[in-house]
Amino acid sequence: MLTDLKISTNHGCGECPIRHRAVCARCDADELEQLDEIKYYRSFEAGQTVVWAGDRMDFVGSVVSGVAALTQTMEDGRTQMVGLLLPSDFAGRPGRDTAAYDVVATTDLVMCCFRKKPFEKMMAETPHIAQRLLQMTLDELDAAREWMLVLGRKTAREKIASLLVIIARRDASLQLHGMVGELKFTLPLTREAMADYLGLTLETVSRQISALKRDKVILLEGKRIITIPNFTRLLEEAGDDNDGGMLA
Amino acid sequence: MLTDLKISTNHGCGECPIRHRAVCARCDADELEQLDEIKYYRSFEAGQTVVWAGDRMDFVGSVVSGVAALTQTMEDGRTQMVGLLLPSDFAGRPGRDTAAYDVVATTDLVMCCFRKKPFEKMMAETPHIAQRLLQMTLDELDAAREWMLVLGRKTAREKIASLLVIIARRDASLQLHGMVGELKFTLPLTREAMADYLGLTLETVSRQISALKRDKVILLEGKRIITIPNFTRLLEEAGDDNDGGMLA
DNA sequence: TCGCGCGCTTGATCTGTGTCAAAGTTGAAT
DNA sequence: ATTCAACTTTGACACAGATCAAGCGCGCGA
Repeated sequence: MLTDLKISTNHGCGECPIRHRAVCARCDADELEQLDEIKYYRSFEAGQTVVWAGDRMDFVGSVVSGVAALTQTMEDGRTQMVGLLLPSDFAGRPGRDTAAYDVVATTDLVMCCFRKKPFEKMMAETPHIAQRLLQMTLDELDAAREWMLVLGRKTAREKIASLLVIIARRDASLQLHGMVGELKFTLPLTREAMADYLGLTLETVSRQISALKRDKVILLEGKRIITIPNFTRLLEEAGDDNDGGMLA
Repeated sequence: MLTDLKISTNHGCGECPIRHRAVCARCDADELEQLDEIKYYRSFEAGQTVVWAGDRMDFVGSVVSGVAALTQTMEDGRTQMVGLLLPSDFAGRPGRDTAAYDVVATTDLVMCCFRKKPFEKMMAETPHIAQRLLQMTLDELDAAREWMLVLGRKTAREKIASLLVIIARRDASLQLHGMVGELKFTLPLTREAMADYLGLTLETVSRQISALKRDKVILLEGKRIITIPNFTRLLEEAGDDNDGGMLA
């Protein structure tokens, strides 16, 4: 059974992580078999680069476990993370043959990959897949645009809070009990990676995390394990009130 | 003949603006007729809101003439433009029924619209359209991510230069002679709209435009008509060197 | 057990951009 | 022609976050 790639249409939702990106449709056995034939796995260690911007990228795939970052770099070295790939997220560009950004493993990483050619052939034959991919891409676009607001208009403190909200929402261990009560999760990013995502320096990230700790918005065990005693409070800190009911 | 919406597959490229988004495929007469039946036009005056974020949006469409902005606003009034819709750009979210952002006409605007229901029905029946829409959405995603680098890591001067590059590239009057020689175009945005797009204040926008004028990177006639004597120079100012050959 | 290095924190200072304020320009309506 | 409002420019000053610099702490290999 092919559950690694959420492009595939899963039969019955038991195996779909309850994420807003995972919209399930009817199961088509032939389709699954076809996908199974061309899929394979790749593993990466933390810090390894999966592909370089501009390089040929002859596969598409999704994250099985771990975290990857999409980053863009200017010649003088300034870098901006433009996407964070958590488990079940899709990477790749059907129809293009080069990567637009660097893809870097920020933790140990396993990806489920498909050679691009056969994948595209399947896409042409199976309308479902293009439609599913369109929905996923629209979600990505929404996320990117939400992040534009973060980058363009939020203060450093709001930026940190916004990042914590995103990670808390997506952390697998939290999917079950929803966003109520005490939430605890592990930050899958270094302070530097956070800075690159937020358009800040790592010093500012560090200071703001200290400030949020001081103000009891978050609790820290070590440097990476975070507890959110009051998620609503965190949302306020993110400037993200009217939240479309994602709280429940 | 349906040329307003570049979703439709045009037969022969004579009528396609030579834009990177306009990838032409085979023409399908039935398809065009179907689209024609459900399309209609809407006009807006500069400043009018096309849809409000969160409102029901029961159409999709594309810009025929004029410019529209997608904007997000926080409760305290901070706003960020998250997309700029120039002629031939697509707006709308097949599969969703509410708008994610405000859509505002920044100039007088004409849109070519399709009621969403029949459009979605067609999409389900005509694989071509979903695939075409996927390509367009991937382009949008690339543009949004490029903009994340602008917002997160560029200086005010680089931001202004980056915006001018984008507008110069897309300005219809320039499509013919490419990006060489003197380029002249009209800014379709107020200083405030530019500020909202760039994550700056309007004062900073004004100062940086004055500085670019002083340094002869741009020439101004009035406040809106801009001449670029040397496009390569502008690219350098944007921090956008290695440019993937878009110069030719 | 020690020491070394990497990731992180904290402090002092600097600077780019925001804020507040005033005045200039332009085009459209009277 | 005059006036008015919207848009823009410019100046003075303030401040959030960057930069430069030092030191901490924890895990890992010797």
